[in-house]
Amino acid sequence: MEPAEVITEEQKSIARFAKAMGHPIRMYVLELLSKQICCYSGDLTEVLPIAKSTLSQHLKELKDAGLIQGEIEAPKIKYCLNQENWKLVQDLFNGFLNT
Amino acid sequence: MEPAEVITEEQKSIARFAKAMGHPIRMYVLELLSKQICCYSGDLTEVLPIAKSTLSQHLKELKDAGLIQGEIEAPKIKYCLNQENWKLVQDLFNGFLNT
DNA sequence: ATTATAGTTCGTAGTTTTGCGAATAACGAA
DNA sequence: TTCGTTATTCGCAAAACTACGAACTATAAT
Repeated sequence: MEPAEVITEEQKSIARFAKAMGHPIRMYVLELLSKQICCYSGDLTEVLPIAKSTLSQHLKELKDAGLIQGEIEAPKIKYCLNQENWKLVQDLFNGFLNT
Repeated sequence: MEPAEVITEEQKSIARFAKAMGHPIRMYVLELLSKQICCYSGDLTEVLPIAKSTLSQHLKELKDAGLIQGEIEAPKIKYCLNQENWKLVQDLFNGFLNT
């Protein structure tokens, strides 16, 4: 018999998303993408005070969390919000915060 | 001359809150407190599959982030949401997610 | 085929997070 | 005062995070 799981999948899911948002650089990227359709990694490198390799890691984390997606437009990569999951994020956080 | 700061205080602030929400245990506590006025650490220990000392650390993180507050009711401690900051969190996340 | 451009991956280093049990502190009750 | 209850702090270990530069991959252009 399994022990009753007190923590819901929904809570795990929000925590996962929140964790990905839990860094200023990543928040910057997310907010930018929520206001314009897309951006290129190079645009970010020029403006953000971190090394390219570090930015790359942050973008990977956002991608792994399902918050953004990258599309190759050689030799650049175009990043956008992951629209599907973005809706989910909105719903989850709205439900959690505004009830 | 300072380099222009690209990351806003607001983004840092959201990231700080998000980071605190970025763990299933902490999400559980927050959601519980958003649905009932308060709870005691002991209630949580009974139900959550972690050691008391670990829970204590998670509660401390939530407190340090300004999300909850504890009030001594010897020998227990009563935890509630930090109402003031909770409003701020709602506003920040609503602004970020729903615009 | 070579070169230039754009990003990722690797190796490394230091810091932070997560978790536990033992020890400690604070307080009310007997 | 002594004991029981409740929760925090300490010391430790393992894992994850953050960051950098160097090396590498892939593609477009010359």
